[in-house]
Amino acid sequence: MFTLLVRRADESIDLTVIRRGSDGCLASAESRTLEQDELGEAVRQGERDATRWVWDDTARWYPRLLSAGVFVERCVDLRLVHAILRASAFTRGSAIHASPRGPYDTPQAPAVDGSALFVVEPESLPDALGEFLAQRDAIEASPERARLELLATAESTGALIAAEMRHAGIPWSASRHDELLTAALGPRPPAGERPLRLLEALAEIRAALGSPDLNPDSPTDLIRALRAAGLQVSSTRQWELKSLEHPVIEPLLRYKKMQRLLVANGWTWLDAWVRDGRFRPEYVPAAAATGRWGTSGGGALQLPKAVRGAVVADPGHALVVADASQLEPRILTALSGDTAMARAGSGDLYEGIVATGAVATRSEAKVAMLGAMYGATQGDGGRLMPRLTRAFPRAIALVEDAARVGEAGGVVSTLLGRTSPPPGAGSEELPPEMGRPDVDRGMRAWGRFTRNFVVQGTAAEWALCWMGILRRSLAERYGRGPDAPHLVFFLHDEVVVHSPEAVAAEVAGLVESAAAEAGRLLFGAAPVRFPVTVATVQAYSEAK
DNA sequence: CAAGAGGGCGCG
DNA sequence: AAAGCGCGCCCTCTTG
Repeated sequence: MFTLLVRRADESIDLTVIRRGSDGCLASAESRTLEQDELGEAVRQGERDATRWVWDDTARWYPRLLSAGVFVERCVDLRLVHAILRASAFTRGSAIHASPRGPYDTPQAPAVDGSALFVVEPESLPDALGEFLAQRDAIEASPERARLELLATAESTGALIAAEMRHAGIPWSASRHDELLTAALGPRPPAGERPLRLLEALAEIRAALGSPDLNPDSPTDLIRALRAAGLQVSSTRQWELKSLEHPVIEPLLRYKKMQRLLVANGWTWLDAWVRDGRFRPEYVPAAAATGRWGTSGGGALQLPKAVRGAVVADPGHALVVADASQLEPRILTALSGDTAMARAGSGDLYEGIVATGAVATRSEAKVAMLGAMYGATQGDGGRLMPRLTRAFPRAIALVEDAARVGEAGGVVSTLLGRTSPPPGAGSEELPPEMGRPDVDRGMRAWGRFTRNFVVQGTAAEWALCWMGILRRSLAERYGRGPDAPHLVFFLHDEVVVHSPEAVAAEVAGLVESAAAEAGRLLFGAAPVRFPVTVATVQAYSEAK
């Protein structure tokens, strides 16, 4: 059932098969030692027996296996599961619950380039067998065992997917990217110089402000120059500048937009991050406390719409781009069992809310829903909340309860048992005396965090299940070959599959049915739909 | 010279 | 339009 892999200091590998004994407890059944170059074949062999591999950190093991052409179907990522179980309200009473920080409470190992020669893999984290058995104890003794099992599996499968997506890479056309940049900024300038369009905007800004040496990248200098020109600004943010009437505003906003594109996703970015037609960001599962993933390198979480035209399928291939429509409100609907909101979500959720008469327009419905999930207190979001509460009392009560728990210093949990950190666990201690305005403000902010945690965190669980199911159905139907359709990008509620054109339509269907199956897996027969918008395109920019 | 804070902005 | 959540990464400016 489980096979533990442990790397020793001399780079040899202990492989330990773990079985359930006659007493029902798990224990190591047999053990052998491998040399580094025997690992691939051993894993290949184990895959034929549906092994679930247990290792300390997927990022330390899987990239090199992938480079050797070895796929892994199932694993347990001890580090990721440890973090869940240690914090989870569902494991109270277990040895792991609230245990002191230890070696498994470390960040994911930085991903090594699997193809690199002479990589010395570090020794595994200590006592992996003991850690694994403690995790099994915590899960099996939990009153919410089924949910924790699902979460642990989904989280570990996510780690496999993260490594596989980095291995595959996002198909990226450097020439198309260069064309986009040239159209927006002017031709690529020599190193250290600004592109033409940026120089033009800069000259206009300096002329309009009568400040020939101004550096608009310095907020301090810019704000001083704007004030000298008679503009009463408190910041240099776009939204504040937009409301002003002055000749400098148009070129300044134009400059800011171009400068952002240049420094964040310009030619330097292209040189640094795109190799052989692929962009390979490092994905970091559970980088956020809510379980959402982060990325490291290249800003893959923030790929601007402006460069998505450079994400182009290989010849004979297509990109199947899918995003879950209105995911977080639908998650809230299912979590709370709010039947009125479920009815409103039979089609477009926001239109459905308008149809109940709670608000007048679709955009009001959207602002009100976001306000409810984020804890808006002012503006349109805050103003519309009471109407939403009247129309959907159960859904709103769920987030209000989560907020009150957070404000009182408590913890909240997602559907599957990921639990919020206690306040102050991260960086600074909260000041001791209650009643101080800054303390109250801090606790209200923490309440907004826990309010959002249950929704965002459960949505992240749904997304993990969606991807895991999709990965399995793709592998079952098309195998793992180099030309089989495969995931290349994931962004909270959106996936991209790179697929041969001939099967792209079929892949789109699998993406949709995986979403429906994820909904059933988490919420059973609850009458909540999880529709996805799927587009089969040549370039990412053509979707949506 | 490096690290960190703060402003700003891209994404969901 | 921000506001109210979650990120990563750029720039400038201050501090050690």
